[in-house]
Amino acid sequence: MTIRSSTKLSDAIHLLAYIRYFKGDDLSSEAIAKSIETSPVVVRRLMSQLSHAGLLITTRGKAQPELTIPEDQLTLLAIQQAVDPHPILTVDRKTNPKCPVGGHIQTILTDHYQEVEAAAKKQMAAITLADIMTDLHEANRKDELK
Amino acid sequence: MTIRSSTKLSDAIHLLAYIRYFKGDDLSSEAIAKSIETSPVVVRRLMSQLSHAGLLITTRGKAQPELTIPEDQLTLLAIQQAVDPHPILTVDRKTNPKCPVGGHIQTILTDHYQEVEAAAKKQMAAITLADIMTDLHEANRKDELK
DNA sequence: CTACTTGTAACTTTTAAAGTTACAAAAAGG
DNA sequence: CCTTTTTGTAACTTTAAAAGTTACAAGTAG
Repeated sequence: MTIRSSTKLSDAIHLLAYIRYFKGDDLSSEAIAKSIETSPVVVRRLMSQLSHAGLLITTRGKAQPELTIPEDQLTLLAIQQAVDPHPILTVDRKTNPKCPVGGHIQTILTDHYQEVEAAAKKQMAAITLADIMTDLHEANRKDELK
Repeated sequence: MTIRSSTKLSDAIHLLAYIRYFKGDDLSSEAIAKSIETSPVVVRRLMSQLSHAGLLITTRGKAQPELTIPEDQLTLLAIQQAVDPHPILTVDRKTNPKCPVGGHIQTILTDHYQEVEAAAKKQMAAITLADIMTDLHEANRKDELK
C-alpha cells in the first residue's frame, strides 16, 4: 500500500498567493493555471477544496475568488488539511497479527508517527500566507533592481 | 511530478525490531518476511539499504544480521535516511518562470518546507529503536496476562 | 440571448512503490 | 568438494494514487 505525496499543497499555496498578488486583475482558473503550469480544472479542483474548507469564497461564473480570513491567519497547516490531508508517515497495515512483533508494531508506530506528525504540524501552523507574500514581494523587488 | 510516501520506514523498523526481538532465533529474510507479510526479496532489499548505510551487518548466505550500534542510539531518522530519504513535502517544480508568483514560489516554498522538514527530523531523531523495543515488550507482557 | 466562467463527474495517463522471477555468490555442514 | 541454504541484485511486472483531460451542467454579466 502506498500513498502519494503530492504537490497539491505547493499548488494551493501558489494559487492563494496568486490571488493575493494579482487581486483586482484576472483571477480566472485559466490565468492561475498558466502560472502553475497546469490545467484550469486542476486549479478549480483545488479552489473547490479550499472553499469547502471555508478558506476561500468562490462564485460560479465569476472569476473573483477571495480569502475568507486575513493572510496572516491563513496557515500552511490549514491549507494542507484542506487540499491534502494525508499523514506524513505511513504505517504498513498488512503485518502478521500472530507474530509478537507484527501484531503490535502497527499500534506502536502509529503512536510514534503521531509525535512526528505533531512536530511537523506545529511548524506548518507557524507559517502563514502573509509570510509567503512578504517573501514574494521581496523577491520581486530585488528583480526590479537588476 | 509526484513522489510516493512509502511504508519502507515502517517495514525497516519492523525488520530491525524483529532482529532484536528474536535474536538467536531464525533471522532469515524468509522468517522476517512472514512477520511483515511481504516477500523475502523486499526484506533483503531493505536490509541491503540498512547495511549500506552502516546500520546493520549482514553476511551472504548467513542468516544472522546484527545491528552496528546499540538500540538506544539507532534513531528513526537514521533508519529513514537509509531506506527512504525523501523530503516530507514536495515543491511543484513546473511553474511559470515568467510570472512574478510562479517564478519565485519554488524557492520560497523550498525554504519554508525546510523548516517543516527540520521539525519532523528533530522529532524522528528523538525516537530510537530502544523505545520501540520497550513498547513491544510491554505490549507482549500485557498479552501474556490475558 | 450570448459569451464566459465555475463545479464536478468520469475517464485516461503517468509514475514510483511494491511485488516477482531469476540467478550469481557466499556460507555451513558433511 | 558437493549439496543445501542463504544473501545480494538486476530486471521485470503489477498496482494504485496523483495528475491531467474531456465534457457538460449551472451559474454570471453584459
